[in-house]
Amino acid sequence: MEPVYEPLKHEQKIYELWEKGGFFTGKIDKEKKPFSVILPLPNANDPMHMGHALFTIQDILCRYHRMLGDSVLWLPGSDHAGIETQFVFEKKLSKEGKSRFDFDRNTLFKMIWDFVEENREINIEQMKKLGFSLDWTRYHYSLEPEILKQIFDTFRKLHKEGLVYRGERLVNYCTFCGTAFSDLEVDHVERDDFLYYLDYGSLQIATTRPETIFADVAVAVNPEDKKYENLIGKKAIVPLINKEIPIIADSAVEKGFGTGALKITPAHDPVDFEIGKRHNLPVFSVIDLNGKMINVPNEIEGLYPKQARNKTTELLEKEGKLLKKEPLRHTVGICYRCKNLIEPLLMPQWFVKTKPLAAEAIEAVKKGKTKIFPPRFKKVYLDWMENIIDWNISRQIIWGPQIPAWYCLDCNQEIKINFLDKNGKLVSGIYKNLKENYPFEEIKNGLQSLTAPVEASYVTEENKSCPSCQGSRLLQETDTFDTWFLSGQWPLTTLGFNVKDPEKSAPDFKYFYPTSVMDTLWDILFFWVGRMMMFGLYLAEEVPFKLVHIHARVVDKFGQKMSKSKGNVVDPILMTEKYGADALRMSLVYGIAPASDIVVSEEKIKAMRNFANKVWNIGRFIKGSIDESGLSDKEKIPSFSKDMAGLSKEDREIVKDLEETIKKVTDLIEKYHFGLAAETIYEFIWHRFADQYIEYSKERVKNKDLAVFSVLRHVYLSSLKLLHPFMPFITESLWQIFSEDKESLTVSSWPKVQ
RNA sequence: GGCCGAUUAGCUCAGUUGGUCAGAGCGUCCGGUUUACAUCCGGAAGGCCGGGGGUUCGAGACCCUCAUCGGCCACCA
Repeated sequence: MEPVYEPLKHEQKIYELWEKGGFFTGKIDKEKKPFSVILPLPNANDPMHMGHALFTIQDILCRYHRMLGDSVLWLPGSDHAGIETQFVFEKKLSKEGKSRFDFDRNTLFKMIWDFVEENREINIEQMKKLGFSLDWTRYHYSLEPEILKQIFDTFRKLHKEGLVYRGERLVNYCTFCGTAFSDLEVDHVERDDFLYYLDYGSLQIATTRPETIFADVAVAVNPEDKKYENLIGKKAIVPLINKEIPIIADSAVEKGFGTGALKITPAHDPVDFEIGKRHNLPVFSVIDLNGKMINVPNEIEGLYPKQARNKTTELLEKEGKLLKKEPLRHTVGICYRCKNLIEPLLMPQWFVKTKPLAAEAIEAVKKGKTKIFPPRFKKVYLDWMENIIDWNISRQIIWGPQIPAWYCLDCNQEIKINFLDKNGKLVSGIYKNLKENYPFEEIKNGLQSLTAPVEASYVTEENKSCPSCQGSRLLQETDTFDTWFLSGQWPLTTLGFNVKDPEKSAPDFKYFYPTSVMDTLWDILFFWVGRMMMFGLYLAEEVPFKLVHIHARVVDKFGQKMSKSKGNVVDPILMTEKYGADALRMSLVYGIAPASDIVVSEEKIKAMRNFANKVWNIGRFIKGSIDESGLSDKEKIPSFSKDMAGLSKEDREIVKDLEETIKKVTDLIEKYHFGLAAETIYEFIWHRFADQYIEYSKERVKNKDLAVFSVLRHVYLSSLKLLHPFMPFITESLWQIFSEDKESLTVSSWPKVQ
């Protein structure tokens, strides 16, 4: 044994040993208790970061349960990660001076596919480096045909049961990403803007968005507002275009704010949209999907809203309609991905009715069928579920499964189409205007995107001909599913659930579902955990997991979340190469309170590396002593038992302390206090066993005292077992040297108190 | 506006149900090396556990309140 433990010399070999032994392959064994965990699927194009390294917690649980004798399955996979991946890919394209609009959707899809394939393998290798005991034989990728088939069936089931519908709504649209988002994907930031007071004839209004006055359809005041009592039902005049609009009363208007009169612009503001609906007001848009002004005075037409604002206020000022302008700090929605302003725009989208799904997800948690740890997150979960709104599942991106809906062009001639013609030139227009000049095949082959009117008819199965007109010119919806629509069904699809006929689900599903633990970061509690709960209960009538374990978030030394854009990412793989995977893993759990932030510091990783070395050297001492004594023949060193002859007071004490440690660590793991569990083992091995007992034992080792060798070996092997879930590589390396049972520490039994 | 965290040694943080809980790592200081480990061993300095009030025989730990920092949710034009 070398005097200093060198992780790089051992880790790869050890992982190969595990893989060769098939120890991580989940087995359906009716005699055993299943313990299953689904890995939160990393993005296929994402290099590993500290968040992935935190899968250590799941590995601890899996290894612990494997040693308890449960039938463990930890199922890995990776996600195509729709918008994330397309965003990264588009950045790459733009570096090459290209954009997505240079390609038809099929070509673009293939390009991204290849791009992702290059990175997918890397991810897998990295997780092996961290020692994760994942069942690679059950690895899944989110775009596998079988996974897609199931989610399409889910869509059809939802559709058939009236839980999915198309609706024309004000949606969160990012004109830079070119897609709508669900409300969860909108970030809110505080910004300094101005509140403009404008003359609307009979009254004055205050607005932060003067460029949208052209889309005004009313002015609303609070019904209780004495100031405006007499004006309700009268008219106001939109300046610049001198449009007459009604003055209405709505309690959503706050009396004290601005002038107390609110211009109603249903097409570009969510509150206004709701008010408009209540009063049956028309909806009129002045910003298009490219984020440019339309249906406005010539000077403003074609400008971006920001430019349009300046121009509009300039014109207003000239006409004396801009009364004053005061600074205002307010919150605005920005795209979580590109950080540009979100435009609420009116457009048809696909929605899932979430209320009925959420009702079951609420009840399941309330009844404790799924528990949430730490418990305080239960309230967060319930608050969200109880206030859930319909879920926009359509995205105007191409990287993802297309929604299985087909429109007949002959029945829906108003469909808007963007495509590349046979010369590669981008053509946009309404089908009825295009059909004279372009054959259907040309449109279909060069198709980039289509937008069907909200009332357009469609079918959800791919037919050769239209069921109503028998025509054969059908185009599939170009919107793709929100990534979470797919990953929300991950525990079902990866285990082989059959949506159409649950009875025909795979044996894996029947044995391993519901899974035992879902360990994840709180920031995807709604995105993912919530959706998995809804889908699991809706499709399989059973919760997807019995426990949601919310783990900590890794932050830098300033307490900031690590992200590529901030440039503060600490590379776990680099740390692994420098100090070993065990050291990194231990540093991520040691002394960490449940769900509190983890500050990663190289110092701490180094300290854990030192601990690994201590564990190694204890082994080196014991092995050296045994070899030197000439007792290496195991016949001569009796295996330990409490009533063996020659035990000293110190022997009995260390064994008693070992047993207390076993009890305590087991208890702490059961309660998910991994931080304390790690500390307890560390403390025992280093400061109790090494510093005290081993120092004491040296005298007796010299005298070749058989009992002391038994105790040393017994305490050491038990310690390796306790430490194994946390530091699997080094403990396995040592186990291979010391244990008579050479199979693997991975499948040895968790120590028990006699 | 609603909700949730955090505030403990110079730094970063533990302290699970109230009673050797005033701790760890790093840093600092003193001492130690003829072979398990200097990625080590022994020892030391350093905190009235954010302020105030309360419950209790007893409180970092429970309750109230205030302050500061951070986060989440929410339609303030």
